Amino acid sequence: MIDDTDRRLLSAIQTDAQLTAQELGERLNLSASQAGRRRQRLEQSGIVTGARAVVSPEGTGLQVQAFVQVQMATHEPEKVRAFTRIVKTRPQIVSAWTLTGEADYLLRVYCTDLAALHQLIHEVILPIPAVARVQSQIVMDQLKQDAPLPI
Amino acid sequence: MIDDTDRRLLSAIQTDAQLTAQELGERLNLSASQAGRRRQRLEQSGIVTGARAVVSPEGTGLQVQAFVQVQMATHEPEKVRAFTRIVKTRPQIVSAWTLTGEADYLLRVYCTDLAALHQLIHEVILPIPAVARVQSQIVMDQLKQDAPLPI
DNA sequence: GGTGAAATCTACCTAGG
DNA sequence: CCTAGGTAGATTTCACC
Repeated sequence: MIDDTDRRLLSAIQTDAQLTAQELGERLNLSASQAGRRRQRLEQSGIVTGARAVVSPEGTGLQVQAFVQVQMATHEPEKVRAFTRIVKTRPQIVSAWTLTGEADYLLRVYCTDLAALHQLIHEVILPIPAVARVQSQIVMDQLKQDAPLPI
Repeated sequence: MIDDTDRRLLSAIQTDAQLTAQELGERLNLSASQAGRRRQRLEQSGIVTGARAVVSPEGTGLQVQAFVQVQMATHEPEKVRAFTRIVKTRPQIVSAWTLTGEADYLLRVYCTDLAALHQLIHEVILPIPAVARVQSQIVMDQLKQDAPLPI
């Protein structure tokens, strides 16, 4: 189904999606046409779902990154929906996961400054009825960032 | 420096880095040449740092995603370096952040199954001398994923 | 694995504010 | 003078051999 060459191809394009078929072929010891065909097959089979440009947060004035853990007061479907709707709508919240354990949700947020983060938490998230408790942790340093999946 | 058209361009290519200059121009009401030129300028100025293919974890057999919070027993430079070296080396750990607050580090990990996650925690992370405590939370659902930065 | 037609990018040129 | 639009040569992709 997916062989070792595919795995190396996936690692390569996760680091740089703009590699040409020729460059991919050189890394994988394949001809450009074979490299391009493999990439196309991985896209069509749904293993590669797209490509995203990486934008420097600092370059766009986003100085503060944080993770916000949210514990729910209730799991009533209607109240939870109100929460998820706000999560999906707020642009500062770029990712949101449901987790096992104490914290029900983990949000990844980007803000221009600490005041904006404070405002997001106290004027947007905490007032949501379903929310019981919020704990935010600011990102001080990024040790490793979006490395290719371990495949 | 960076105007509203640039912001819309950045949002667009964060969702789909493979948009052609023509398609970008249609969305932004610009000619293809201008759209291409703006994208190129944003790349050269360092605001756009690259592009990454998005690979489906399930499609490659990675059934378990988790966040691992790590508290350090010490901050001795040498012991911390041993920790960061392992973090950078282990392919299952795709991202790692230093955080304010109780947990010193947050790791994002992908594993084939629960046993592999368990093994990573108990045989790799916990034995590191600098590590005092580890708490892992498994991702049950992804509500929102890598939305464009709020610019 | 290779080839060629079609699509895409991009450097250069021209026009308008 | 700076920004937008157009054009052509070079590059890349992809269907076919």
